[in-house]
Amino acid sequence: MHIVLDRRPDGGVTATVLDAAAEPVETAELGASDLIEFVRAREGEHPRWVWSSTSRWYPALLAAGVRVQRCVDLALAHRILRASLLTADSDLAREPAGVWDDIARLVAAPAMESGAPALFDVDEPAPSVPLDPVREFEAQQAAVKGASRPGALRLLVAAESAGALVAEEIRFAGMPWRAEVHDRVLTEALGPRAPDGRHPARLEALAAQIREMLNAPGLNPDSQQELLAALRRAGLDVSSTRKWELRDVEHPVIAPLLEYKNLYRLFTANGWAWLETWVHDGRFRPDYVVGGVVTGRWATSGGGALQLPKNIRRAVVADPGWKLVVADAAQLEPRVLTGLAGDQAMADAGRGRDLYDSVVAAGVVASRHEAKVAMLGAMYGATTGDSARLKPRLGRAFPKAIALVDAAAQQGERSDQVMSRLGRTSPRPGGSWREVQERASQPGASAADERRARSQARDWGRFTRNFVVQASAAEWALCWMAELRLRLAELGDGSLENGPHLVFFLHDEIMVHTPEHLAPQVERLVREAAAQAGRLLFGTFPVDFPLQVATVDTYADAK
DNA sequence: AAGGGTCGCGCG
DNA sequence: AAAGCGCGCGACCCTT
Repeated sequence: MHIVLDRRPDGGVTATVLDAAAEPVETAELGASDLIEFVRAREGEHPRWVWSSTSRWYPALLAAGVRVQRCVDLALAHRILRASLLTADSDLAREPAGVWDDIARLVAAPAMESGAPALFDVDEPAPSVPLDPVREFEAQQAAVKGASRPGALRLLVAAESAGALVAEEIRFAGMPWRAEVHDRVLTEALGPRAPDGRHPARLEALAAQIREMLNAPGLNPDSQQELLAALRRAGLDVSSTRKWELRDVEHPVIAPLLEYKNLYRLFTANGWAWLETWVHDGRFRPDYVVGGVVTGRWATSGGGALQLPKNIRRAVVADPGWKLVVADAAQLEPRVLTGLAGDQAMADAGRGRDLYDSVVAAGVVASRHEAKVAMLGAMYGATTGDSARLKPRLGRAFPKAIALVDAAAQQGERSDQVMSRLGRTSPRPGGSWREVQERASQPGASAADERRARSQARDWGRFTRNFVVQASAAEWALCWMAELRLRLAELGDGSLENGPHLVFFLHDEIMVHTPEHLAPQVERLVREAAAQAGRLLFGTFPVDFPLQVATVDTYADAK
């Protein structure tokens, strides 16, 4: 059963109940204040709630203590189905751009500064263009039904929508964050906080030391230009101020300079200003953008939740009587590639052990490190260095897997689109890309034109090579979270306040905040959900997705 | 002063 | 050792 919710111009809501055949069987006209109770009452039947955008509808329900099991996020689904090669012949894909494309773009855009209500106004319908979510839902259903692999798209839409529920629940619950621990980390590293956002003592002392050693009294070490000039004036042969270039230079200024850069980064990116902006009432609330990356990975908008540096993870501490269960999927992308390619040899290598270790044990390369760089290089399209040199050995050991990514690269170079496991489709290259290719194919093209076109084609090939793996891995992670979310709700009383719930997600890693006594069961559910995600994507093909799972008090202890 | 481009670095 | 994929973000710096 589906229930489609539509906001009326008067602020009320029209709820349309669809039966299993997607025929409308009931309509309820709700006043603005009736929605919460309606959803609460009907959720017991576990319908799939169909709404324009989860970020538009769900926060108010969560605030009122109402969770839902399932939804269809029409905006997210619209974007997937409009772009997928699997639905390219559908009416949905062929219709001109409309209001649903606007909404899809808005929910993917960075959130406005606090207070700007853009996201929450998106489906206040302009009088001339009503949203008509029932019609949109029917168009989406028809597109999926007419596709060559409807099951894959159905799963993708369900997983993406479940992800949207998770993102809102994480924002609502927040990641437990102890401001005083964070402050202690900062003070230990930087010295006490200085007034007015000025640099703290430790940074100032290092800056003074750098100026003296470079004999550059007025130097601002935060300015790359000034710093590079000062380094060169002091006789250092460097072409940039990057730390990996500086690291190999012999000079007494290098050590204090690298420490300065490290502390400066901590101060500017995750210092006291960040703490005051993003942590309130003991919670950090990440601003996730579901499907914000072309590959379907999540992005963030503000707060930098996907870049939390290791050195401040000590501040993430479970509440008293609670624990954090932190899990990450080991070598997720190569294992997803294994499933995509149906590469039996690679599946065998990864079964029950570290994939890279068994590549070494099989005599393919000499060390775990080599196995890892070779694998990453194969998936990223390395052209130089150890990674490119070792790739042929991987190709002999795992021919099907390597052939799959090589084929994806060739398709991209031809400007063909590629697809994830479930049908998410890579974008077409932009207009300037095609112009460059066009110019190079003209009779009068110069050698430079041809070189540029070839190089650009290879760039796009590396993108599509990686797309098939990264996008499919993102789908695995969505399925993992979707399965886990439902299991966790059953374990507790269903509420976010009292029961185990997700508080963080990072591509191949999740964190659950749970009452301590439930932690062992949470660990078990995390593993079950991972196994189920593998089955959803790859059926009976025997590829393992082992996890590293840890029950800890602080995130810093998870690895 | 505001906006955009570039650099550098954090994460997977 | 530091390039080969995907990002966000803050600072500097230049243009308007």
